[in-house]
Amino acid sequence: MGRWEPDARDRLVRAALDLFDEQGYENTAVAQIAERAGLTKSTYFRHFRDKREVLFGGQDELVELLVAGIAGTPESAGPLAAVEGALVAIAVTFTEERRANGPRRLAVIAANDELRERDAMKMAGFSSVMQEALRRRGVPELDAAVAVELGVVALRVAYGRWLEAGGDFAEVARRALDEVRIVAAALEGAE
Amino acid sequence: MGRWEPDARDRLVRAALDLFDEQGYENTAVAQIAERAGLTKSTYFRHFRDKREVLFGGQDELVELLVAGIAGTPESAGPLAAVEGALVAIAVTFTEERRANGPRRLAVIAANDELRERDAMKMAGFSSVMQEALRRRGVPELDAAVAVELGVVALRVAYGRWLEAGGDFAEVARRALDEVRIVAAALEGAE
DNA sequence: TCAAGTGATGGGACTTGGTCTCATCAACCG
DNA sequence: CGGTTGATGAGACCAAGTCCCATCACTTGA
Repeated sequence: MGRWEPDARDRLVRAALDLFDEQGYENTAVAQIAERAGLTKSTYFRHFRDKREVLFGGQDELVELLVAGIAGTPESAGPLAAVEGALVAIAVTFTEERRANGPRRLAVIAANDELRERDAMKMAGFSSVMQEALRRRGVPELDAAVAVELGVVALRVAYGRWLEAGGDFAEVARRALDEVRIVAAALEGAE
Repeated sequence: MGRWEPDARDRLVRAALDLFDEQGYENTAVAQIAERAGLTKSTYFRHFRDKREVLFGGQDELVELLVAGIAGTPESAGPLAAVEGALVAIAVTFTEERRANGPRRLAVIAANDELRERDAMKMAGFSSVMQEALRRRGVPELDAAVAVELGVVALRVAYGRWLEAGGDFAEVARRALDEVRIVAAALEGAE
């Protein structure tokens, strides 16, 4: 494993975030990101499949944790409990460093359509993986879909609150999902 | 309003769908679509903002209908009822012609990441517009999010069934949403 | 110590998506 | 019949993304 300057990937991520922040995503060329990281365009595309992906690293790890979180919940528990297990399982990835860069990253994504597309796609990917994991436990398709979508709503809420206030993400996520449960139950009564 | 061969936009849509079907989305160049439609690349990009968009026309109309459907539901009704109003409102766009091309279009989209991204983005757009419409009626943010996501699950289910069996989309959507309601209520009991 | 092998990088040609500008041409209007 | 308008054609141009091959740092084995 030959190595020159290590952490090429990290350097690319940092350079990209800085440049996007300074001059906007659209005004930044991939060659420029690579240059600031002391690399070339070729090397950039060896680390990331396209210009957007530099902002969405670590997704594979999240997917694995979500699935493991569902698989690790006792079979006797309902689908919503399994989804809660998934949300708690990804808490290990919500580090302080991630929280520090979170707002900047969110601002960059929100400002650009291409990036919002990729974001929506990632979220849809999470949904789809969790639904499959639930179906493998014998949960009917519609039940799985509803449980997962409620979980995704809770995830969004929890992420926002965690970025603002910090704390243990697992705890924040559990509380958010409880609120979603209550709201979902009340919706029925309101009809 | 000068006109030569009319329906340039429709011709582009048909040419694109045919070509994507025949040789795949990635193996088709925009110039080729334009050529088959008897036009040029320049004209293509005057009708669609990018290569993907040719498969996602009519979204603005859907958004308007969704919002109108929510606004047209009595204030006394709960958020889920308003979402049902939105689903019923878009039924007018589910024509026989759309049903004929639906499976082919779905197959093309499913086979390509870029297109699935655009699809996820469109869906997220629908969610966001409906949530805003609900919040304008005074529905709390979390309630709006939950109601809308349940509605989107119902919409997906209904679309699949309508493609298979046809019939009145409004009716199919209402039934799907009822099932989602039941499932959501049962999820609570299962914990 | 040195030669071969390996993995990451550099470099440049090439295709295509997408933008921009200017010329053209058909219809409409007075 | 001349001017205007709106849609189109033509082509230059830039950046994203792919491919192929050369190169260099480091490792391994004799």
